Amino acid sequence: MTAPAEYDPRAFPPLAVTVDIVVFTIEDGALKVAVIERGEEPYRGSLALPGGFVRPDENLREAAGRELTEETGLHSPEHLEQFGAYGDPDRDPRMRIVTVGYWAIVPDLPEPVGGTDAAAARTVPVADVLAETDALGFDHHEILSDALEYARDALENTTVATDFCDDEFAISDLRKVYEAVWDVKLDQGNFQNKVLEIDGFVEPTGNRRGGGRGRPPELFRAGPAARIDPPFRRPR
Amino acid sequence: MTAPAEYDPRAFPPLAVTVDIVVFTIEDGALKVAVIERGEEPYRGSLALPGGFVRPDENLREAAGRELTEETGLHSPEHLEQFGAYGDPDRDPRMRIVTVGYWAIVPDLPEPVGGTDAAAARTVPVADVLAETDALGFDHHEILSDALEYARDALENTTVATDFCDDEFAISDLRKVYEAVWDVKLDQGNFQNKVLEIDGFVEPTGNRRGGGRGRPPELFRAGPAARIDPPFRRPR
DNA sequence: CGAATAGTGTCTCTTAGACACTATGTC
DNA sequence: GACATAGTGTCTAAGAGACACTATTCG
Repeated sequence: MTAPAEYDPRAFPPLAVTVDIVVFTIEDGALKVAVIERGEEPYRGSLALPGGFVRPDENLREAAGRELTEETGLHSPEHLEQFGAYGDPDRDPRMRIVTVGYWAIVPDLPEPVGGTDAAAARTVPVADVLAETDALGFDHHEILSDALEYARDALENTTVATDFCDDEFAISDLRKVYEAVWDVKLDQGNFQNKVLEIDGFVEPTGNRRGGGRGRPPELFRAGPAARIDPPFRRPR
Repeated sequence: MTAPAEYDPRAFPPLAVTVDIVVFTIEDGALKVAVIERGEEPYRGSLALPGGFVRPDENLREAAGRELTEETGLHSPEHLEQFGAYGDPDRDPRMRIVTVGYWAIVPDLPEPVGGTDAAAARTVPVADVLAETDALGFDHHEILSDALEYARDALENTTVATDFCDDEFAISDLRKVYEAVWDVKLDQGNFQNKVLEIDGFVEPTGNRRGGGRGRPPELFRAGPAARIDPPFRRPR
């Protein structure tokens, strides 16, 4: 950026920068997002994405990880990726706030930790929240929508889907991740073939998982590959 | 975001939000970017991306369009797309500044307009700037690099390439856009077939362009389609 | 004419996806 | 046995890209 003629930020009204985090997880085969219930105005009683102010000594990503931990009790997940900035003048009725959106994946969300903001944290199905335009306060509907789009793209081009799974998982677990995030039904056989053909996507552990209803599946762990090339295209 | 225990932004040190704009254009078959020469510290004499403070009454995109006009004399282009936010605490030595990056495409960059900051604006080849890590001040090397990546993806999935061209253009003009942005050589025949097969990418004007060395090409204009599906994949 | 660029067609290889079939567990 | 899920294979259609060939201009 360039230096304006007069370089005095105090000439501008107070302005804050926050981060908002869209934490995705999968429960019962459905894609869910972590939200907090707002106890104060504005939007009291509404849901909102976890987030908060960026502190002077931390960068944006660090702020996102810290806020996430404070509000959901999670340790900062591996995948915490920025997807956009939002700065409409009136997006927060209290003051001018520019927020930077991050999205994250966790296999399981721990029980809320008492004594912190996290007490009010829970997960809700993404589909439900997006179906209703004002289920979320502020412009969080748009932010969630953008994050979902971003996550869907990520599943096409990267191996992040394994982050939704436990350390050891069956191919069908992975398929359910894709089905939940993309909101589609995938062919079981084709999916299996494709995943196994992609180099470094998953690695066999040699274990099987019993106790289920059908043939016990072989278990895999995440492989070293980060990107899927050619992309695993989402059906249109 | 949530409301912290004490909601007082003045508790935090001054913080500013700016926008930086990466304006791509193509000259002599090479991808170039608009930069300004810095006349003041820090980074005096270095190059930097155009940009500036977000004003209280405008949103981020508006700020980007305004700064672009002020510093390059361009009217705000059709494609002005956000690609990331940058907020490391020390990314600007003067104070804490969070900046939001936008990228834009223009067919031709007008001559700099005197009397404004634009007097110092010019274009430089992207390849040259990226080859040298400190040709740009601040973290603008990283920002430019991210913008380029973003633009490359955009060419795969959208029809923005037509925005680099004049109102009427030959298929080979469009091919040169892809070649410049992707830094590859594309097969002439295959490119032609492909573009014409994609519904709504280009529309015939009925005109031809004479005066060149070979067979005069038919001229087209941008079609109504915004996305290319399936994507036009970049060779790897 | 030859060089240069535009436009069209052909062939092959790869991939996506529909779908059939086999394997192995529970009830 | 029926049923459910896992794992493998086969076929077809579509797309990518190498490449040949024709068309049309200029010098």
